Amino acid sequence: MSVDRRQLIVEAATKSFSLFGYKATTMDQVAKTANVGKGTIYTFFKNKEELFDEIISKLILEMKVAADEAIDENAPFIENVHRAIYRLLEFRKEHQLTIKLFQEKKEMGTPEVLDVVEKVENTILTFIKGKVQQAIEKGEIENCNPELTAFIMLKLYISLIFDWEKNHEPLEKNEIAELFERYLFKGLSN
Amino acid sequence: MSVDRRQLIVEAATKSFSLFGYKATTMDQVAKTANVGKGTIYTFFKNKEELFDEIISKLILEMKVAADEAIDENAPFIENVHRAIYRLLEFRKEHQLTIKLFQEKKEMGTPEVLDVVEKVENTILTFIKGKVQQAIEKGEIENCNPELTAFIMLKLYISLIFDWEKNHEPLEKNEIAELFERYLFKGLSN
DNA sequence: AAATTGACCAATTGAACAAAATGGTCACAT
DNA sequence: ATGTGACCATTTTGTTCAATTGGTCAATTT
Repeated sequence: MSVDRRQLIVEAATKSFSLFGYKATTMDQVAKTANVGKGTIYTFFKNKEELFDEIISKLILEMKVAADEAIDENAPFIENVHRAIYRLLEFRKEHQLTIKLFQEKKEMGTPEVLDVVEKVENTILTFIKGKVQQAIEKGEIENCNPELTAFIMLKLYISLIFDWEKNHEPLEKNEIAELFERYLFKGLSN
Repeated sequence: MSVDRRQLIVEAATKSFSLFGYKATTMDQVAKTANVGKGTIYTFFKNKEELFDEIISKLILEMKVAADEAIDENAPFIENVHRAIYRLLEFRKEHQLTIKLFQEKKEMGTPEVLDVVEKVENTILTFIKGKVQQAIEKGEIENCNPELTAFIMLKLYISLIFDWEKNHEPLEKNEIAELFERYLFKGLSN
């Protein structure tokens, strides 16, 4: 049997999306990179957006797996927050696509990208929310609104990654983790 | 002596900027609203941007005054955080311009507006930073990076105001204040 | 003389149209 | 049956030109 054309297409598209973003990636280009006729793409995917969605779905799955692997059910919540943050930051580095996506969202606002980023964020929110609920049940943290808490954690994370370095030196992994511990956990009060 | 034409111009411009934003406000319109020849505007202001800047500078001054008035030097830090947040939220309501500005920044990205919003944010950051430093010196809160702390507080504030209500019911003033207390101050840990 | 004005100008913007590029299809080739 | 690229409809991009707009200044008013 010949090479898996579907796989080739997905790989070519992933590479192109990661390099140029969604909008700047053309189906002709994907076909050429995959060494495949353009029509072939459409035997596997209804359209460009579905190809994109499949790639993102895989990315989300990988993220989930990575996060799950990072977490130790028996470790205290705060340690798992540390672990998850470290893993997520690594993940970002490994997957250029995540970076390109946020960039295209902010700079061009491509609708398909907005959709997809929202999907990613919602997945993360749901994930965190679950962990927060567990921690509450275990009595590890105060009773609080898990959805709001997840929202704040994600926003804090995004601010520290994307916004802080607009006017300052980027923060190190351990700095970010420490900030989470200091501000969200221990609190500032004396 | 006749009416203060400069004042008329500033008032007309403020009204128009608040209603239509920076870009959609024309100098002809400002002149007409102020019952003034267009040329007169240019005897007081070098150009449109300077007129804008003067209005924003005044807005920033008013904000500072409002914040200073809200704060009681003798009250504990956390209470002043509450007071400042309440005052800032009121201020936003009173000054349509602040809302219009953030909107135009996000939707159109007008460069002059980007500049000006950054200026406003930096002023707030500097203000908070000062208060945090005081609180540290007084031993009211843990020793922490005042700049980073101010940054986190502002980002949290903006997220709760602008982002949370994209997918949820807007938060009440007291809810926002409570969130600040719970997350930044007390911390989540048990 | 000093202050004010609006017709005027250069630069910018945006509407309208043409050209190029792109997503998606399908008759044909393998 | 599977794969393909020429082909088509639609969208995007480039271009032109008229209308708009920021800014000036000679004429006018105070």
